Amino acid sequence: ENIFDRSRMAPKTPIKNEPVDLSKQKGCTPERNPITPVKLADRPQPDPWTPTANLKMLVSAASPDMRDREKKKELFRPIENNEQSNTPDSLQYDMVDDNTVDEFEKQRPSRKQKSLGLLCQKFLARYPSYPLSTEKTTISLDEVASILGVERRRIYDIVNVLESLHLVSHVAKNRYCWHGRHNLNQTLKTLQEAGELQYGELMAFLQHKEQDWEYKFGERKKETIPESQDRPLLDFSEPDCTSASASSRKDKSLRIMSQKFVMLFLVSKTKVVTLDIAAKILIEETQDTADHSKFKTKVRRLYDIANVLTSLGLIKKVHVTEERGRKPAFKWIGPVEFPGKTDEPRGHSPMSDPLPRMQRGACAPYQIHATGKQRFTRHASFNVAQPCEGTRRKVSSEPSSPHQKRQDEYCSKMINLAAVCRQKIVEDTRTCATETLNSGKNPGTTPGTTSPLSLLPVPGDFDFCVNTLPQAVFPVVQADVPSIPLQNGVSSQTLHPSMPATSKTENGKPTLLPSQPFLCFPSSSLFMLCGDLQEDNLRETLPTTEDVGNKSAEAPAVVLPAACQECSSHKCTSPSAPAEDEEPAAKRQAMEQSDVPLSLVVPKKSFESPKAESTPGSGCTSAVHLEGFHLDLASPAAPLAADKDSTRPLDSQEREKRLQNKDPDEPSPGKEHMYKENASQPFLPQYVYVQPTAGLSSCNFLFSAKQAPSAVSLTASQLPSLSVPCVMVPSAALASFPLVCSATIASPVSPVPDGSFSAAASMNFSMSSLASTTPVFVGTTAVVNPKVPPAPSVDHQQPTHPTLRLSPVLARSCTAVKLDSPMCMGHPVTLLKLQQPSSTPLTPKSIRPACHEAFFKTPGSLGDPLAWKKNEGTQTRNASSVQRRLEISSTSPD
DNA sequence: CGATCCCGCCACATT
DNA sequence: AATGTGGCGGGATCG
Repeated sequence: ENIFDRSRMAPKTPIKNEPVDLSKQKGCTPERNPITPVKLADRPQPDPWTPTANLKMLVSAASPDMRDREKKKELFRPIENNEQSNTPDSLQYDMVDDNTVDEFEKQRPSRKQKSLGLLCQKFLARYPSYPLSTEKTTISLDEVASILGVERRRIYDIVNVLESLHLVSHVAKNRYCWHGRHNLNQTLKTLQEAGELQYGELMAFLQHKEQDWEYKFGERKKETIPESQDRPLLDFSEPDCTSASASSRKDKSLRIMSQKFVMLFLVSKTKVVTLDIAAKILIEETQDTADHSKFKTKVRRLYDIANVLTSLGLIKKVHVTEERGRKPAFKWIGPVEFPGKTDEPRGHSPMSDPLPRMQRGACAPYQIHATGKQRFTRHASFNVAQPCEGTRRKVSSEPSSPHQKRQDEYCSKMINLAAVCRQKIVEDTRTCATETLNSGKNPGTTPGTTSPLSLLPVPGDFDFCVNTLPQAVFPVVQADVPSIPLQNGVSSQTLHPSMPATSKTENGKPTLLPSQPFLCFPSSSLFMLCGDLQEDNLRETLPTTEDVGNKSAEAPAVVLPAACQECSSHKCTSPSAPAEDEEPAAKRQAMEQSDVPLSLVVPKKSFESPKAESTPGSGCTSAVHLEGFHLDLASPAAPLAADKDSTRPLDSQEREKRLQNKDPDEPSPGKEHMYKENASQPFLPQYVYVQPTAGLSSCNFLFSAKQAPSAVSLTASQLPSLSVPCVMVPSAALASFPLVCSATIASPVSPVPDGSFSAAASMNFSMSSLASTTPVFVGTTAVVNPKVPPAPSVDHQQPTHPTLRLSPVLARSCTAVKLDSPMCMGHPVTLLKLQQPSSTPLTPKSIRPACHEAFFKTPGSLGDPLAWKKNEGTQTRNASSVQRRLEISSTSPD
């Protein structure tokens, strides 16, 4: 049509037209003149004539597209339009033609007029930036679309971005709730924190990996733009999904991308992010994929996002001149410092809050408290990893020099990787099972990714994760996977964030990455009681012993980010106040421990809590599941373990087998490993770590020495071999752990160590921190505990689901994801992630560390019988993390 | 010619 | 099945 018109026009003259003409002529725009549309008839008016046009007309009558357009023009570009049109057009003589033409033009405003940015401005103009809290404005997509004269699709683009920043929230079909910018700072802050965490980890990770990576984008590297690139990656996972189910679908990549994009800015020192860098980071796929096409697509999306952000006044377009030339980039012009949490009153506990809040997106303006629904829905929030300061490194803050640039590039790469990984992880989380499998194939694919789940922050994990998960989780895949780190990593990551970067995966060894401080633990079973220690120990040990066992969960918890031991200590330990104190001690211990190579390898068998194991189907892993998480993950864990182990694949395999078999009996050797520190006493953190072997997986735990005694004894019994000072705790113990913090522990776990645990727990963590979030868990955990102990045997039967367990504490931090992977086993698997609240200052961190995942294959593993199963099962899947938690807690009691 | 990015097909999700 | 959502990328337009 257009052409058509044009052609006409052209001949006639290029007149562009005046408004007047337009109006007149345009039939379209009836408003002005009603003139009839003669012209229309005559003219080829596009709109009118076309069927669509007619519709439009009609529509426009109500809410006219045409009008809108015109309005837009006028509104937005009144000036321009006028100028343009007038000037040039005016020249023309041909009135008529002009008219026609004009109309066209009007009708067809230039692209700019139709730009998303403009549209967004219009959109924003309709709502107050800071609406009264009292008034809740709801936005009807249809209505807005018609008013603005655009297709609804466009509105989605805008709203999705706004939603990512919590300016609006999706409340119902076609309805969004306008929150305005009240929460913006909070959101940004959260994103910043999340970004840092991620970034940090990533960085570490990436660095590590860099080599591996080839940059696909090689050229792009340059992106290096100033620092911006670096950072972040974030994961974000936002959640928001309003609907509980929300998470479903791919996750909206646009939302996630938007958050990530924002994170990049917030993380970046320069506040300038080039498009390519951002695109790279956002490309899930990793570099590998890097298809050009993908990259292109991402860039397109970024433009969409950038347009909206620009309209919000958060960024502006700039060009970065690099060596090579100028690259398009965006500069953050929004707020940079976020003083405390914003102001908002919210009282949530710091720990989890941030994310949640965001996610919640309640209608209420700031507050995000969500409405019930949303809360649930939200999945993971951002996971942030913790920020490790250490990690950050120089990355570059300033780009200018070439060196820097290089660094930047480097960073960017890393970032990308990290990002990729994360995404993968996320995805994994969701999809995990399947994905995993896939992952083998496609490393990066993550479509939308998103996992609602939390991520693990842990930096290093990737590798681990990768390996581990895949393997562990999905046996099938595993085989393939192992080799591929990234891919694996992705998946695995999802599971455990924590993993250290260590490369071990591939090797199978747990190696430590030089760069990374963290250790990876394969098995989920491990737990760290003490923050610090763990790391060191872990590293060393882990690899060895655990490999398997620890798995992600633990790792994360324990490990934390590679980069930061400190962090870890903070984080890890942090949870427990004591930890700090302990740290030193812990470290020592760790050292000591390290010596111990895994000391324990005990077969879990018996040890595993019978209960759990016993339960067949559930597999569950232990209590944990029950708890809250239910993480179906177990599998992941397992996989992880396995993978991780790359080193010990065997173990994993064994596990699996066992799982299947469930034999609790089997002592799988090795499965349990305890790390202990010698220290038993002091505070230290000794951990005992148990790895679950096959079914047992759930059982493993680490305990601190202190408490250990009792615990130990218990464990010991189970584990014969242990000589280690450490105590092993059954899953239950774990439960207690977390719980420990809270009181819960005590009771529940009774069997073993409760007391001990509790003691320990108390020692280690002060949990209070945990608390906020934790609380729930705790409860749960407690519940769990009981179960745990018992279930020693697993069933064969339900082999399927592996479950992870988290310590309660962890749980809180962690998110569990469940994977269903049909592929995998058919069992749903759940993964846990650890979140680290990085930001949260608090203790929580420590907690996080703690998390461990347990996975068990269903079969026998743990089984906790009942509860777990329940939880695990579907619920887990469905439920959002929050829900899960809730559920868990509820369930746990059982 | 590269940077932008509109447009809308189409898949997936939800109802 | 209808409808809501939103990924995605062709290809047009801008500069």
